[in-house]
This record gives sequence, C-alpha cells and structure tokens, in this order.
Amino acid sequence: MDQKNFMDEFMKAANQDLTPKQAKILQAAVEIFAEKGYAATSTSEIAKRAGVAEGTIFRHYKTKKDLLISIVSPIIIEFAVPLFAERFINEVFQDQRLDDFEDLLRKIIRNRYQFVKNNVPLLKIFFQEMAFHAEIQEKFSAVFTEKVLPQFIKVVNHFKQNGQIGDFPTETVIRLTINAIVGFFITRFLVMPDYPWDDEKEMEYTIQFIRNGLKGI
Amino acid sequence: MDQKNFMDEFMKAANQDLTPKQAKILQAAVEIFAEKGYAATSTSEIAKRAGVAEGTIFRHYKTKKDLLISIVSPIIIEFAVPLFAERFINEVFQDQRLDDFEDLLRKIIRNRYQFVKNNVPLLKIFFQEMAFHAEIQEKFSAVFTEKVLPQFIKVVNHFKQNGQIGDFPTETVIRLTINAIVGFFITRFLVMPDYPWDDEKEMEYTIQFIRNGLKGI
DNA sequence: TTGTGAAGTGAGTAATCACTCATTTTTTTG
DNA sequence: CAAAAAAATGAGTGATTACTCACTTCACAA
Repeated sequence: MDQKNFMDEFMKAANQDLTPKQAKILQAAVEIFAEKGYAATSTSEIAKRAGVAEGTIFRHYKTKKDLLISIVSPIIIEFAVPLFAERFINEVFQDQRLDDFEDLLRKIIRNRYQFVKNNVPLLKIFFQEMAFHAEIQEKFSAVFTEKVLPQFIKVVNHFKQNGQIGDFPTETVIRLTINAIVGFFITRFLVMPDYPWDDEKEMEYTIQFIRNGLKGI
Repeated sequence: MDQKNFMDEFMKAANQDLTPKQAKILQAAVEIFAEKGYAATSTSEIAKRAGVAEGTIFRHYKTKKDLLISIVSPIIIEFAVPLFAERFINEVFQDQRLDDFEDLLRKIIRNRYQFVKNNVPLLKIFFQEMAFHAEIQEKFSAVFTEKVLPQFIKVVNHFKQNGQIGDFPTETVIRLTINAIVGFFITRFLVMPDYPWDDEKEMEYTIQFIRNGLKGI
C-alpha cells in the first residue's frame, strides 16, 4: 500500500460526511459483529437494529464484507500509527525527558490504554476477523511493516546502544514488548473485562516487567 | 499436522470409541472450522470433505454446535491440566532439581510447545470460538480456576518466598507469565507461522524475559 | 415551482442453511 | 445363519441468507 492510498484511508476514516442512516448502520454493525461475530450476523439484523431498510445497507456498501472492511480499516490505522508518527519518534532522540526506556513505555501504554478503552468492540472485531479475511491481514501487515516496525527498530536500537535494553535480537525485543502490552489489553478488556482491575497498578507492573525483562544482566 | 497424533488426542480425551466415519467427521470439521471459522462452515461442507452423508453428522451430534463442543472440550482439558497435575506440582517442592524458577519455566514451555505444535488447528478453533460461546467459556473457566490456578498460586508463592520472584502480586505474576508464554505460541503459530523462527532461541529468550521481568531488584 | 440526482425503501429471488426421517446397509448377537 | 440393532444414507423441509431492483422520498439548485 502506498502513501496515497494510506492517506485516503485515513481521510475516509476521519471524515464525518456520513448520512445519519449510514452512521446508524455502522453503529449497529459494530455492536452486533462484536456480540456474535461477522459470519453469524445477518444483514437483516443489522438493518433492524439500525432502524433502516435492508436495501439501504447495500446502497452504501456493495457487500456485507465491504461493510466489515469499512469498519475494520480505520481501526488498524488508528491503533498502530499515531504513536509511531515520525514527528513523535524524532522527539525520542531529541527530548531529554524521553531518553528513558521506562518513560517511553509508560507514555505508549497510557496513550494506547485510553484508545483501547474507547474502542473495545471495534478491536474485538479486528482481532476476531483478522484470522479469516486476507484483506484485513494485508492491510494490517502493510501498516505494521511500513509505519510501525521501522520506527520501533530505531527506538530499540537507540536504547540498546545506551544500555537500557540488553543483548536480545531487536525483533525479539519488539515481539516481547508488543506481546506484553497487547496481551495486557486483551486480558483486561476481552478475556476478563469484569475482573476488579486496578488499571494504574497493572500498567505500572507491566512496565516494570518489560523493563526488567529486557534489561541486560 | 500429523494425523496420528491428532486422532490420538481425540481418542484419549473422548475416552470413547469412534466409528471410522465419526472420526472422519471430526477430522473434517476441525480442518474447516480452523480454516473459515465455525459460523462460516456448513454441515454439508463438513459431510462432503469427510466423505459422508450429511445425515450421518446428525446421527452422532445432535446439533452443529454439539459438534463444536465435542471438538473443543478435550483441548481445554489437555492444554491446561497435564503440567498442573498434583503429582507434578508436588515434585516442585520435593525435587531439588526443580527448585529453580528458570528450570520450571523451561520445563513448562518446552512441554507445551510440543503440544501446541501438534494441535494448532484445534487451538485456533478454541481461541476463536471461546469469544462467542458461553459453554466454552464456562468449561475453560472451570478447568482454569479448579485445576490450574490453585497449583500456579502455590508455585508462585514458593518462588516468591525463596526470592526468585520479586514483589509483584501473585495474580499479576500469573497474568504476566501466562501472557508471555501463550503470547509466544500465538505469535509463533497463529499470527506469523511462516516467519523463519528459531524456536529454541525464542523459547530461551522468552524464559529469560520472564525470569528477569519478575525478579525483584 | 420544477427538475435532478442521491438516499432510502421493501417485496422479491435463488441459493443455502441446519436438520429430519423413512429407508437401506452394515455389524453384532444369539 | 437369521434376527435384531446400529450405522449410514440422501432426498426433502421450512427458514433464513445476501443481495437486487423498480420504485418513492428527499434535498436543493435553477
């Protein structure tokens, strides 16, 4: 995916030029997809909950799958990109206050925590349907390898050089870090959303776990 | 996947003799459920791949959902339980060679690695369908809280007392540990199965990551 | 006011769905 | 071997599916 397509997606996501009925359709689809899964959801049920005729769905979305893609695409970009925009990463190398791995971890986790908390159903749909739809996999893969990975590598190598991260391969550091962070969110919001979490504490423990786990001996 | 291992798992768990056609049905259902998901799979397609009449499926399984539960139930027990059988855990407190957190981690990860490798489609179905079927959630919850959690708590407290695990809450230690291990398996076998993994090295890095991450400073 | 295109409608359609059941085939048993 | 039981069959069922299309309603510019 090239830059232009990418920005198109982003603009499409940011734009609010949806008709009221179209917005209702998206809202209903997200709710039901998250509840029962894409394949188990019928377009008639979406139309019913959206308070819309079934034909209206197909006026805006060529197929049911098109509706799914329209829902999932923005969330891929919004979840992965913002914290890894070039502007932000450059700060890491220039701003004294960011030259600490633990502080960076804290900043990333706290920022993404708010985003995840505000988008649980959308993210549930993403994780579920990624397993079965090549379009979603490809879109995610493109965003990850083009936008996230290069910046992540820069940062890890930076902290490896100044000794805050130990002698692991860079890809392994990235795997372990993303897994610890995303794993926390999945446990917190999808696996055990009703557990009496103390989010502040758990985030801090997770930060310590990652920092110590990656520290050289 | 090795078909022999695969059917062995079923025989063991079901503790019941299957007719050849019934075995074919299970095998076909596992394959297609893993490929396209439970809801997107039709019973006619299962029958076709199994080389069986559609009615034969319903002679052995009351409903399509019944077939799913019959597939998923054994895997829950076999994944969670074996390493936490009382006999094994008692060894941890008696056997000198097991009185090292790192060695225990290594033993657990290596054992479960083989199991996961031999049961990828089954585990994929489990993770996917757990999100939507209360029966599966309840079965898993029961096995986890009755069989796994109590043993895990014992072990963690043991290693906290002798200083190998630092001052985290026990539940947090368990969350971080399971997340690191299961996360590795999911990344390795579901998210990026085609990446040129060096499994030995990645397991060792994961062990170091957990051990250092949980170590008190 | 009127013309025009977009938005919205809902009855209609062919295909497919999970599941049934009367019947046939295979296996077990006495 | 014959009778009984179990396993397997596949055509048939009503319900539901994603999607279509001829039509109506709407917003708005000329």
